[in-house]
Amino acid sequence: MLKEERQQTILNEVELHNRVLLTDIAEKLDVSIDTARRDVKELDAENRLRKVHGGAISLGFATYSPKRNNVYALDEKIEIAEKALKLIKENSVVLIDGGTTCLELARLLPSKIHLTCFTLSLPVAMELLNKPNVETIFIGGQLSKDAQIAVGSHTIHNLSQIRLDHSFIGTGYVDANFGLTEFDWDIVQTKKAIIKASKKLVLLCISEKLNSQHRFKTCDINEIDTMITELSPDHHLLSSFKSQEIRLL
Amino acid sequence: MLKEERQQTILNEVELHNRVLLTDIAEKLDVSIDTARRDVKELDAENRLRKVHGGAISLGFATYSPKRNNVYALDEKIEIAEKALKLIKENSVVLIDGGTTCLELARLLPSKIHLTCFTLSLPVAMELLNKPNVETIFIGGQLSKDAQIAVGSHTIHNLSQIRLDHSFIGTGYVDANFGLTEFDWDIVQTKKAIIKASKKLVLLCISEKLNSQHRFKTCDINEIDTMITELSPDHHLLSSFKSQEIRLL
DNA sequence: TTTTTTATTGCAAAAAACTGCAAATATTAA
DNA sequence: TTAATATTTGCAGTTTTTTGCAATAAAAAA
Repeated sequence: MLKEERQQTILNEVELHNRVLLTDIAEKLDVSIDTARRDVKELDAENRLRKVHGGAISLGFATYSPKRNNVYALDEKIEIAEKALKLIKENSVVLIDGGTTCLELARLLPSKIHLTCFTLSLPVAMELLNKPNVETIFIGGQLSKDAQIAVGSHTIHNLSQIRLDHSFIGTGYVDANFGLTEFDWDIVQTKKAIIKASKKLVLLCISEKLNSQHRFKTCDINEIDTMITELSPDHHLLSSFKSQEIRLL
Repeated sequence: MLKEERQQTILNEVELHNRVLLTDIAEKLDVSIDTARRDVKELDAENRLRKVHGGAISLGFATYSPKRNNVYALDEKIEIAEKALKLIKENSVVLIDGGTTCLELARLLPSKIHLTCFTLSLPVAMELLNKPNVETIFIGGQLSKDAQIAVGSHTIHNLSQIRLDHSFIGTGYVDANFGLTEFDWDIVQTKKAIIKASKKLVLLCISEKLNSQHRFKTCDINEIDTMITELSPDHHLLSSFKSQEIRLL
C-alpha cells in the first residue's frame, strides 16, 4: 500500500469519525505504530488534521458545529448514510431532510458529485455549502428551534412548487402497522408536503426507532419506497416490514 | 478515549448545563477524579471554562461559538454590533443580513428580547435559533457558497412580500460618493430587494471599508438611514459622510 | 468546633513519542 | 540493464506524557 493511500485512509477515517487512534491505524493498515505516527505527523504538518497524544482529531473538532460531538449512535447513522449514498444518482434533484442521520448523508456526499439539492434543515444546508458541485436551495420559512428546520405554511407552499427525484427523510417514530409518526404537528405537515413533492421516498432510520409510535401520523409504511436501517434486511427486527410493499436496505 | 475528546465532552456538558461536577465527569468518562480535575484545570488555563471548587462553570454566554476564532477585526465588529443593538425595539420586525458584523449583532441579541427576525444568512439563522424569544424566518432560495446566504430570483420574490421595520445590512465596499458596492451581481440584486422591503436601513460597516468601491452598485449613501462604524461620529474619516442625509453612529 | 469534601503534591506504572540506526524499497543516473 | 542514491519502514533504547494512587493540605459544610 502506498503512503498516499494510507494517508488518504487516515484522513477519511478522521473525516468520518472526527478522530482516530494510532493503534487502530497501525492495525487496520498493517503497518507499525511508528509509520502510522509518521503519517499522522506529516498530515498534521500539512494542516490536514490535528495530531494529539495517542492519535489525531479533525481540524474542526472544537470549532465545528457542537452537535456532531455528541450524536447518539453515530456509527449506525453513518452506516445508514453510506447505504443511502448509493441511491443518489449524478445530476438528479434530491431533498435531504433534517435530523442527524440525514445530516450524515449530507456530510458523506463526495465532492465530485453533481447534484441539485433541496433542504429545509439549517445544519444540512451548512454541510452542503462545502460541496463544490452541489447546487443547494434552501426552502425558507419559519424556523423550528429544536428541529432546526423550516416549517409552516410558507415552507409547505414552497414545497408544492417543486418535483423531487428522491427525498431522503428521517422520522421520529416508525411502526410497521401505524407507519411514521411524530411528536410535533408542524413537522408532520411539512413532511407530508415533502412526500407529496417526491417521486421516490427513502426513509433513513436507526433500528432503535423500529416499533415505536407517537401522536401525529406522517404517512403509512407503504408510501415509503425504501427504508434503510443499519441492520441487514433479513434481520428479525425487520420481519414485520417484509410483508409490506417496501424495499429494505 | 483521547484527551481532546474528554475535554470536548466536558465543554459540551458545561455549555449545555452551565456547570459540571468533577465527580460526574469522572464517572461519565470512566476516569479518575484526578484526571477529570486535570482536564478541567487545562481548560481553565485555556479560558474555555472556569474551574471552581468541585467542578466547573461556563464562562457566561457568547464566549465560545463556532467560526468565531478567525474573524477579522472581531473587536471592532462587536463594538459596531453593540451600537446597532440599541436601535432594535421590542416586538419589531427586523432583518439581519449576512456577513461577520451582522452575525455579531445576532449573537448579541439578549435572550429576553421578543422579535420577529428575518434573515437570508445561514450562520445568522443558526445564531438566532439560540434566542428563545426570537421568531426566526429564513428567506429561502439558492445558496451562495461563499457568502452563505440565499440569493437569486426566488429570494428576491420572497423579500418583495414582506415589510420590515429595520434592516441591518453589511456591504462589501462603501464610498461617500459612489455609495455601496459589491463584487457579486447576485448579492447586489438581493440587497436591493432588502432595501426595497425595509422602512429603515442600518448599515454596519467597519471603518476599514470606508472609501472603497467595486463593480456593482447596491445603492446610494442617502438611501441608508443610519451608518454604524466603530469610530466616533466626528472622526475625520467620516467627514465626507457628514454632508449627506445620513445618521452616523 | 468537627466532619466531610475537594485540592495539591509527589510518585510510580503504563502508554506514547522521539531518536538513531539498519534493512528494505523505490528512484535516479549511468 | 546495473549501480548509486534517496526514501521509507520497522526496531530498540530513551525520554516524555499521561494517569491513578496515596498522603497531606485546604476548603466547605454541619
